[in-house]
Amino acid sequence: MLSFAEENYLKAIYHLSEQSGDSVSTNAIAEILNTKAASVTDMIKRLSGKGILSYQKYKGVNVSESGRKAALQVIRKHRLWETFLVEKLKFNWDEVHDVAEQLEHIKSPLLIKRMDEFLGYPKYDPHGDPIPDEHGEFKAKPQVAISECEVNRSGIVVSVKDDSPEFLRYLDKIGAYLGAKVKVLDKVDFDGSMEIQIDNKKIVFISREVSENIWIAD
Amino acid sequence: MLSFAEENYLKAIYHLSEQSGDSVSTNAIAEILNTKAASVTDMIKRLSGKGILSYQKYKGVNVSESGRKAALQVIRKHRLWETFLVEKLKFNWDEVHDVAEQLEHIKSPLLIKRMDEFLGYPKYDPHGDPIPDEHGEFKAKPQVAISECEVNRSGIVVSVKDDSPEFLRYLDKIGAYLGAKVKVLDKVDFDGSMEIQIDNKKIVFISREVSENIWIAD
DNA sequence: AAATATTTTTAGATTAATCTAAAAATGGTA
DNA sequence: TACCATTTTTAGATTAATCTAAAAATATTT
Repeated sequence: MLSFAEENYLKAIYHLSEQSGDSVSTNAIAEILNTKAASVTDMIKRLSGKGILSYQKYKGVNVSESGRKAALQVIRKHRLWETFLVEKLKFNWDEVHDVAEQLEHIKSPLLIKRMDEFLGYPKYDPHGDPIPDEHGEFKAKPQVAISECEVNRSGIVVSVKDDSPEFLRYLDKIGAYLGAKVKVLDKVDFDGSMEIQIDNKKIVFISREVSENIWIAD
Repeated sequence: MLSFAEENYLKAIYHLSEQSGDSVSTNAIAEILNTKAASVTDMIKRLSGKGILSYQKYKGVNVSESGRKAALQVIRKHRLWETFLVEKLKFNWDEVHDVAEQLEHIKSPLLIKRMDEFLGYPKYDPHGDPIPDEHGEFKAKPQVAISECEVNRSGIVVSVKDDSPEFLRYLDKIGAYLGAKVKVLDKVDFDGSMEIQIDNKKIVFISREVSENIWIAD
């Protein structure tokens, strides 16, 4: 049985190794978890000892098969809780993270089984991320750039392809956060610019360049 | 902000001091929490330092006003979660305790506010115990143990003082659910056992130990 | 390849929460 | 009151999780 801290490390390392495809460095983990490299070294030794990670000094870590399974169960719980908070308790998408971060560590297989049932076996969480099933199986949602969408198509912002500070500042300004609901209101064939509505409120015009960099899913 | 362990001590001490009316002894706390007296001494020093308990060496502890408030908020969360588990997730009442014991420590005022709303502001949990409101106010139902009842007295099961899974399973078996109507048919002075009728149907014999743990109200 | 910079690990501390064993205080009774 | 049993506290360890500072290994750059 993993502790809260162990589960948090495992989850972070799993996400990092999915992103990079390669083994994960001590510093990368320390940065994500807001902790120090020395603490990470201690923890990855412990998790290696439990067979959850494989690790060689100075060479970074990889998630083992049993680690992958355990990580997916934590992710499953996290995303089910987020779904519950948004769908049943009317949380906004930006209010759920910290609470789900706590709830994901609750140990009760029955609770998760019943919650899944209660929510109608959702396949995706409010951010459009897939919810692994009890065996760890999941399928990512097909994503599409806003530039490729028809008028009236709506979806949730799930990815941003440009991460320059300028672009992120611009997204911040128009409110097109990850998880925001976006609807295409109009499309200008001439230059590919678009009129979109964000979170059922603000209406903004975005250039083709911007619309190619914001990706949405249902 | 209190840790999980601190909240568990506080809750146990609050319950003990409600029962006895008096200050609570180190040994009593150790027994309830399945820990050692030395550990209790350490913890009550810590909680005294935080102003949650008042404590003099060798004299036992009392819960301060701020401690009482904090304890009632933990109890509020526990009972709201139990209500949620039974009403929404179809848990049996013998399955809720361990999970609620974990969930009660989740820190999120918004979560509790929304959960309360979602459940329709319940005043009593599935065991008949009152749920304190956000200010710690609550009102107990006047209750009496079946063991104290005269022959022919009848009432509704409103509370169960032992919440071990074994006991709750037994109650399930004889049909003595919360809300069940119970009537005392006969009393054996010799050993305190009783013959009772449940929901105007089944007639069962219960031991003194059982009759002391089932409480009814009119 | 040597020097320098960066990353990672080790060594040694700290805090929370627990324990065992021993010492101290309290309370009841002969 | 003095003794004895019980309760409570202290002293000293242990484990998990963290830190800082220094040492060791790896990577980069001249």
